[in-house]
Amino acid sequence: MALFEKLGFERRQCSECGTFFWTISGDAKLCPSCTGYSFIGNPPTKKRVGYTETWKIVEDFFVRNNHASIKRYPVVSRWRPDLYFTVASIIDFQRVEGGKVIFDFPANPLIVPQMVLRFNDVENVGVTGRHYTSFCMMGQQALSNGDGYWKDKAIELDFELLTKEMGIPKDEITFVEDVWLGYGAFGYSLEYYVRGLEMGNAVFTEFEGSPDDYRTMPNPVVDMGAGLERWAWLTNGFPSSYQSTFGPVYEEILKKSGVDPDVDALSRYYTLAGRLDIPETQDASKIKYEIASKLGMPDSFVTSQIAPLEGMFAVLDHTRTLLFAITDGALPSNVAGGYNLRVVYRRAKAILDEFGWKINVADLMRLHAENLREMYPELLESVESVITVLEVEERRYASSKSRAISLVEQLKRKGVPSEEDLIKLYDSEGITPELLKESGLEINIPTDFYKKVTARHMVERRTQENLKFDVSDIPETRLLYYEDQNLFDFSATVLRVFDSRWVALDQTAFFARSGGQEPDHGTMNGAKVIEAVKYGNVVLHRIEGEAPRERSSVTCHVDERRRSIIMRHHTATHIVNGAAKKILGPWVWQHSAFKDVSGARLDITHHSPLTQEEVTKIERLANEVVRQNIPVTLELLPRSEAERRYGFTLYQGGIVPTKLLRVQRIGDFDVEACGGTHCKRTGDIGLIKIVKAERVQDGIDRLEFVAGETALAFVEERDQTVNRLASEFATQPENLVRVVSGTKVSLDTLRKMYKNLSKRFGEELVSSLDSNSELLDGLRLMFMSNEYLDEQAHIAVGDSIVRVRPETVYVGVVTTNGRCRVIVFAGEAAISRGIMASELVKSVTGYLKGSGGGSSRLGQGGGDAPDNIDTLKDLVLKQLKSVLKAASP
RNA sequence: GGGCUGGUAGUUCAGGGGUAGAAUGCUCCCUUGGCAUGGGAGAGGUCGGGGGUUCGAGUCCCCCCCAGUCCA
Repeated sequence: MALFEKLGFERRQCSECGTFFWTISGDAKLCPSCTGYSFIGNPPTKKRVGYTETWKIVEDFFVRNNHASIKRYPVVSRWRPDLYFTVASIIDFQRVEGGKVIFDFPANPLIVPQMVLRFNDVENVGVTGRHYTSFCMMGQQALSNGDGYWKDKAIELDFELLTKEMGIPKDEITFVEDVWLGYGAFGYSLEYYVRGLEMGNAVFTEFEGSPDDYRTMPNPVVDMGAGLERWAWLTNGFPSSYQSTFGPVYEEILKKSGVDPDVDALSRYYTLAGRLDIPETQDASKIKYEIASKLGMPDSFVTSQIAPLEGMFAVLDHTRTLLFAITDGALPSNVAGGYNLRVVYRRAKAILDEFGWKINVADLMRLHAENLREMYPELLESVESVITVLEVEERRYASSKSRAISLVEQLKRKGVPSEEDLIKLYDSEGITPELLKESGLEINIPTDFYKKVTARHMVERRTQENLKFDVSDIPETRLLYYEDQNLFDFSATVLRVFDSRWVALDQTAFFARSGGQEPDHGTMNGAKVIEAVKYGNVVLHRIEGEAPRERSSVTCHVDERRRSIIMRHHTATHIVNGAAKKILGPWVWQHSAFKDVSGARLDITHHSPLTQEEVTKIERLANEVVRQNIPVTLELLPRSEAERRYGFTLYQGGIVPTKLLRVQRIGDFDVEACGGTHCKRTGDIGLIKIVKAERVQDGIDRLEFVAGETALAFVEERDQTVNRLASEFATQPENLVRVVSGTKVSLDTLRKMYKNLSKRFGEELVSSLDSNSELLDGLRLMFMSNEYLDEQAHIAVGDSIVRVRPETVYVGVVTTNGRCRVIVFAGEAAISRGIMASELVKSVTGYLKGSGGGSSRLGQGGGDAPDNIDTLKDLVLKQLKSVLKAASP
């Protein structure tokens, strides 16, 4: 490093951890991470610079030095299929192409104030003074080619920025050597520290692959990332970085909570707390007390000063994270990255509740947006939508909390839960052992409780299905459908045939499956083409029948009708997506989509299940757009240009792995990057009919719809169904609803009447018992088998008879479709004479090749229908007699 | 994306192959000058939907729907 030589930096090895570092400070023996903080209450700079101001200084400096200042990218990294959130500034400029990461810089060199989300350190937020779930990574990026620069220049710039612009003395800066490994690329790095605080990390990515097997990259990349929060912290020397980061928002929360911090004591505490790192240090609370006693503070200092401040800082951090994430289109949910947001929201709410602070999350959101208006003006526009989303989340939180409380109350009655119970309770109900303990249950929380829970979820990840054929030596297929959408007949040369049914051509007009659009069908030399898929840039056609020979020429025909139907569904998908966003809110994004001949479906991100009215409104707006007959235009734009012009809402359909984007525009209504085929004007669609709306998972609603002729066919079929139904009910379609609901009501009424009548019938029967039954040694047998009583009726009748006349044995038989059911009631007196209803049923149904059971009072069973009902009655009589005989002395 | 838990009266829940229950709320009657209360009677259920096993399914099995929850 030329700079080091020029300024007389020396390379030393840390006497504690062995790390190599560079310094011009004469006596330094320890590397900065082994020395601890020494700037709190005593910053190394003369000037004190606020959060936004610090960024202005950094930005001005780099712009003066020929860097382009780029607007931040969304924190939801839609352009990266392997990440939910943007975790570093360099992610902005990485694109995945053909399974490997490539760099795509909108300018060179550049600087970007990139908000970055990281949830692996949630536990440390508020505790260490420097951890965040979201922070601003100031990214200095350059390609080492003509416009950009490499190591020496990068470090020179950073050094100049720190010393001249920020006013940090030269001997306060220490560089630490390291190696940085990332997504398929790596290189050396220099981290720079000031008084124990890591200010930034400059990574020099120059090798592709892994350290065992690598190549030197043609254009190495300088990737310097520096935490804005730390820079502002350093110059102010506050106890923690949160004071400078949140500024007025912090002041406000302080005022409302009534907490009055002792700045001097806090400064001394946080100087040591910087080394707290919860995943690494097992019992954090113990260490906090140790720090306090080292400082000569009582334990109460931790509970009365530290705990509320830690909580406050976490609330500030978590709410700001939610503001950025939801602004950029993420929603709290129980899946994927959304779950991180739910956790963070609930943590913040729990902290506010714990300390009983009357602080409104919505107010905090507005304060954050106001505080950041200069750097991120977009937050002020989105903040009210964010609040709407969080109101829904708040209701969810409240109901699941009260659910948990009532479950805990039930548990208390059941005694002490086992460890297995504890894990299950947390896993399936979200009830933490801490909550159980608080509510007074005597339980032992296993030390590795959360590890055991996680272990339960260790499942092998399904490996992605490997592509079956190797197409690496086949040249890219020329896509004729992009050159002329109306080309349906073409000739081509066969380049390769796999498995004698997958054909690669030099060019094709068959649309290959991509972006959720199903492929074209047609013919190739007369043989059917039933599939077209992309293997990277090579299209393979699946042939049914005889495959052509390699190197031969083929004539192909594309099924024009199929194409045009799918095309309508595709354009309709863009319209429905645009309509949903306008009707529901800006948080609506396409989650995924599918367009086939039979219909299309669109999954959108939304906080609640769709109501019927919402669906109707979306459908109406969509059809209005159809009627307006807006031209659908295609623009081919370089990626950076497209992103600059239309923003990231372009990426509705997910990542588009090309340098040149195909941007499909429906006037001002909808703009999306899309590789599909589209109608010329919206009017070509004719009609859009939403067929179904369902909630597919938390945060995702699915709309299924049909367009054009498919929509017409759907409406016709519906109409026919309604007509058939109407004639079934002997009415007109317009009266159908009234007639059916009337029928339903009378059915319910009849059911009740029948039940009541059966009961009354039983009571009435008692008066005519003598003529309907047979006496048998003091007992009375009532044998009922007729077409008017069903099983339920026999139960009601039998029950009331036996109640009034306890000497009665009631036998009811129902016969339907060659099967029969037998119901037997035995009265009190009959039971005491030894009659068992269940036994009686068993003997009768045994005769009928069936079986039965029940209690002494009620027996039920069944079997085949009897040929002769009197035989059955005789059987019952015989059985009764034998029981009575056996019971008599 | 995956795992787990739950869906029974308006509400909160019990019941885990044999007549669908409790508490609360609701209606009516009694107690009172009125209210609180107390006593009594009653209404209220396609046991989330569909298939299967069984003589018989709220209960067991499979599929689906809905909700919750945890993990990556």
